[in-house]
Amino acid sequence: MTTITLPDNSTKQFAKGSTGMDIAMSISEGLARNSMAIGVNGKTQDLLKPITEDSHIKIFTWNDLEGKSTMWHSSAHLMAAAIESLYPGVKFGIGPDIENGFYYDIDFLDCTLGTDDLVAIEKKFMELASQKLTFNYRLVSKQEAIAHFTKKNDEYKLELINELEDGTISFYQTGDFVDLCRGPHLPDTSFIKAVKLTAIAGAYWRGDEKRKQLTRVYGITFPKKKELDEYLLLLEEAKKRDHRKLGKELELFTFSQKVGAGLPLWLPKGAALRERLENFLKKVQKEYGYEQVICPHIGNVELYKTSGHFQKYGKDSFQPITTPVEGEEFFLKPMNCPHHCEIYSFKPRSYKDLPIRLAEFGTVYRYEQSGELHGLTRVRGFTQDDAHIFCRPDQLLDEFKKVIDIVLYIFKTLDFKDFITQISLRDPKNKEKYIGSDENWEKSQSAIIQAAEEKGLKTVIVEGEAAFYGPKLDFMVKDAIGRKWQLGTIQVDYNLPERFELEYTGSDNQKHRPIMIHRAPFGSMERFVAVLIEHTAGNFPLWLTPEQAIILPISEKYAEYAEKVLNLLKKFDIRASIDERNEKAGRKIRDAEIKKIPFMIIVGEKEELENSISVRRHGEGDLGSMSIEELASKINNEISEMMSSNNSN
RNA sequence: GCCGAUGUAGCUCAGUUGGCCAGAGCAGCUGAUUUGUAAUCAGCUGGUCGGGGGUUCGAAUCCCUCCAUCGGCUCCA
Repeated sequence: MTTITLPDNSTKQFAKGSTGMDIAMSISEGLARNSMAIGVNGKTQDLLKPITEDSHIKIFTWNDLEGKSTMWHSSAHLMAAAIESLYPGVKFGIGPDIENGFYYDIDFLDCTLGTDDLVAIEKKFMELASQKLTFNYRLVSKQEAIAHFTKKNDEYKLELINELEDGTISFYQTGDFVDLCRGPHLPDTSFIKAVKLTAIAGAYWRGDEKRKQLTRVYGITFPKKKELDEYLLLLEEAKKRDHRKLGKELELFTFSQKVGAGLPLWLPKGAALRERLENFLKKVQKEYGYEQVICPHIGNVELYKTSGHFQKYGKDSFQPITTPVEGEEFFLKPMNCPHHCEIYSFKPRSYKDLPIRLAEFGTVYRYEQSGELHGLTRVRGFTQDDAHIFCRPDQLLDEFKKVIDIVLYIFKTLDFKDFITQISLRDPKNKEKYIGSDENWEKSQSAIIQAAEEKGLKTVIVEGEAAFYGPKLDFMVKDAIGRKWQLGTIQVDYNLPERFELEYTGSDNQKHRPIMIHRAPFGSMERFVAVLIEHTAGNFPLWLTPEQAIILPISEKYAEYAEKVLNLLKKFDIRASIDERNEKAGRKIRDAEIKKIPFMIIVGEKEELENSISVRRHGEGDLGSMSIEELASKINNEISEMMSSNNSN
């Protein structure tokens, strides 16, 4: 017998070799019907695998992440089976489950797969699913595995097998389809009741641009047809928050083919909103001892040779501008740090001067690959809310933590609750991709880890994501459809000070080298505004929104009173306008609601007589009658509440 | 840059297997109406059908090419 401990810590006895399915069955038949996998001592495995020793278990259904991933991983196999039967001879790469569904990378040889072909694959997929096929597990020797895929002429699987240890290699068979896989899988395919193949994309084998590009087919499956419909509806809803759509509708920004791809044009309302964000940050930075500087948009090629950026990115940048007579070369400024280094070194610095914090809303230009451009989140010309802190080694940790405070304060003020903090280190297996000594890398990496720890951040550490000159602490936020974007970033850099030979005189009267912190709490104005639009669905916080109130006169007879209301609101620093159109109130309200204007002020005969206003709030409805002063203090109180959300941690 | 898809008026979309001067709604303009919490009525304007080239008696529709956009891959100082 084996003792099985359930999640509630109750225990049950089972015959040795009982399966997860047996356990589920003993709890209830309904549970057994919905069980997809089982966690045994923390490891997810097949429900049908015998359990031979005393274990803690948890049964996974569709409601668990593990259940979903088992379902989706199994779906990847089933899709491969469907594709193999429709396209005999194709070769398979990898086919994992992902956050929302699964994909399989497939070499279709000479055949190209188009969107229309997906329907036929879906049909075949459901046909196979309804056959209640099982996923048969089999441990195979390395030799047998190699023989199988050699016969199939599948070099991708062979490459994977070569990296595996003999004795750990297993096959799963679903119908006629045999795949190299470590599982786990569903008991059978009848769990899958709905499928949608969502996209076709090219994906390089093993993520390597130099290797062959396979065809990646994305899909998602559900245990109920209704859930698929709900998922598709949710995607539709998310599209309504797309910053590209809202940016145009709310007249914040636009793009022009004539100006060029990836070069945003900020419209008056967008520019004003951005300016409010910049002023907000400037004010915070002033409190933290930053000083603003301003640099030109181009820099001599020598500047970037000194910084090392030329060697790293020169070929993949906008190519240099040359002077007609002297033939000097200038690059469009792709980053602000080299300029700021030169500002640092314009005069001798003392240890007493440090830290020096130089800030600039610096517009930079980077040649991003055409396929990478994406609304305001990935552009070729953008403005970083950049600053560089030059400090002594004994100040590093404290300075770094202060920057974390700024980022957290900004995220809090703008109600970004759901963010990820990532520590990006260099790839220890690929050190030649980075500049600088091992010693300096060790020092800066541990400084970041320590600062994040002391600030109590829950970080994920990712190797290989560092900048080429130093490690980073990044703040990532998701967009409407769940893509992660890096916003705030803080980086420790020992390299640039060395390359620019930056110095300060210590108390010992000796020359010392400062450490540099690069930081941008928003990341870039463009990306930040993009993510802000998607988070708020265009319903910006009151202090940021382009128009805080709109006055809607019932008819032209009340135009004069509307004007009076407007002037009074302006005295209270409230951004408002009058809808002077010859339209009915209902129409004006509708249009104001669509424009997402927070307050609608209706004025007619009654209001003029009483010297009052009728107020309606966007998305809420009628708030009734009040005085102009009441509304003004309501708005201004709400704003100061938002801004004062404690800046002292 | 690579794979797949899309591109018709300011916006959202029709446009049968190539066939009369390319359509609708909204927006805009003009007029009527003077209006009370999500669309008043009528008339009018507006498109070298993404650009260029080709096939054809004839192209928004078929082919080539370039550009832009969308979903991914790679990249992201």
